[in-house]
Amino acid sequence: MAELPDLEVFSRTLSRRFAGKLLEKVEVKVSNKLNVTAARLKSYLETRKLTIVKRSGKTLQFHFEGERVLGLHLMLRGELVSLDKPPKYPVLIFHFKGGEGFAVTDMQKQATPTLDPPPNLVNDALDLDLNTFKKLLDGKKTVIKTLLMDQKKVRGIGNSYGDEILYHAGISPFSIAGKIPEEHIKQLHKSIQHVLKTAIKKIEKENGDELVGELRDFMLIHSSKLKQAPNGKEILSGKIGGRTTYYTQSQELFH
DNA sequence: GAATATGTTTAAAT
DNA sequence: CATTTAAACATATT
Repeated sequence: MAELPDLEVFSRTLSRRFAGKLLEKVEVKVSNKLNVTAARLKSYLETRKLTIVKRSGKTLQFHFEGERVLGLHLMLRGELVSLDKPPKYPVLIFHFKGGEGFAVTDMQKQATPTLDPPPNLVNDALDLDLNTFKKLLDGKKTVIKTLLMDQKKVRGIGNSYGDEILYHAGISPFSIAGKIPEEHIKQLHKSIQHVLKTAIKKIEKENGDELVGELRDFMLIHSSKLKQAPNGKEILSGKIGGRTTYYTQSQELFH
């Protein structure tokens, strides 16, 4: 789950609901991906106040008072849920003073909490200027969608939004990155910002204060249920990097 | 019951 | 050696 827009909304919702609260207890149910022992995590974070939750790429960063940070990557199937009922497949359970809390769950046990994550210097998709983006594509022989999803080049874009962005930009996902003309790179850069920001707004509006999973109702292209794009073109599907890619003939192929 | 879905790491193949 | 591709992870849904 969880690409950049979902995580951005999670970070805002979590900040709204839990920032300023004291973390009384954190239960570590799955510790195999944690970079420190459960005991260390507990002693490090418990009885600390959560100051803010930020997003960086596809990770969340829980900031606690005293410069303590817990990074969290939800990977494929990780979720954040409220504690109205006992969570299924819990990884971490946060209990705040006053009784409220939330849990990180993952049936696949791949969600990765990291205490004091090292800084990541790769540009976030929403913090990427045009020139940097141009340089990223320059001379590259890889397929554009692969490059967009490469977290070592740009952080935050996954399989679903990759398709949505390329559809919006009118560029075929199979285009060779280095062969895309300047004008179209500009458009693609705009589309990245537009698609992600629009998605954030929609998800935020839809979710309100609830911690709910990804919202994909507004996907224009990336869905196995859709047959037709908004522009009336038939939606085609193929594989890029082992993942299903949805696109239309109206998207220009550069190679 | 087989195929599919999701991101990342690691191993294997080109 | 660089780059690309596939497998693995565990389970729910189609």
